[in-house]
Amino acid sequence: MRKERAELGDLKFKQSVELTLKVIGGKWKPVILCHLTDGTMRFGELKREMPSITQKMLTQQLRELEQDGIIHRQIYHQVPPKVEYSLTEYGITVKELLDVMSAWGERHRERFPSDEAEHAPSEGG
Amino acid sequence: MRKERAELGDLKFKQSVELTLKVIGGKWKPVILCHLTDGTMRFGELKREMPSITQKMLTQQLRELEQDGIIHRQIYHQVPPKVEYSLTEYGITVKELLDVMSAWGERHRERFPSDEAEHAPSEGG
DNA sequence: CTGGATCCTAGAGGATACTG
DNA sequence: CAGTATCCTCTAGGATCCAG
Repeated sequence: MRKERAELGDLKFKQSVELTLKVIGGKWKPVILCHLTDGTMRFGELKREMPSITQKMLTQQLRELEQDGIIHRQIYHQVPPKVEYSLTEYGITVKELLDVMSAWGERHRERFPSDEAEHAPSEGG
Repeated sequence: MRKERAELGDLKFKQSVELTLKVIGGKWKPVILCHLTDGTMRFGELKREMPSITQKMLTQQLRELEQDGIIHRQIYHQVPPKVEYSLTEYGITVKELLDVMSAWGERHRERFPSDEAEHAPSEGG
């Protein structure tokens, strides 16, 4: 009983993969999510951890993640402003995803150590 | 013994995630890989399954996947030309990744059925 | 401190023509 | 059939300034 090129099932499969990449993919979202898996963080904190991101991008990506229900935005109406970001209960489910991705990436690095060279010179925390 | 914001471990973690996205991310690679998990496919076959991709992109993406050791390119020197693509033994490890991504994407679609609307009108096999 | 608005660049991705 | 080459578009991402 091998699967016989189920067209429909396959279509849904790949569409789901694409959807996932659309939601948590891109240049910054995965990094942001990695940081938020550690717990709640303020805007400035995130910015500090990612020196090479611009405020615009950070804000933009956070908004999108918020709209997708991945993260929660807690605003403190005070001066100076204070905004905290954290994973929602639903957002926590991405941890599993990040774990698998990270694990695969590490294995890949073992095979192609050169690949990390062109990638390493980014932010270092 | 909770993890205490291990900077270095965290750095490697997020870099691995980024690396993964660099290797199998993008607009087309995941889709291509989804198809190849079904087995060997010819260039034209892939093209047919992905009507909205251009030859250029398909060729380009396949080359990159080949260079990353994910897929194998079998050339038959004949007329007309015949080239077959398949996952390498190493490439098969992405199945696990795709599975997790697909599963997450499906769950996400349940939460945000609207998200599929802006994504559905692509190729339909 | 957080982040909106504006303008700009680079590169991913696309259309088309041509070739062994 | 599979692929290269060229030129073009579009948008993700960036720099900078301004504001509550």
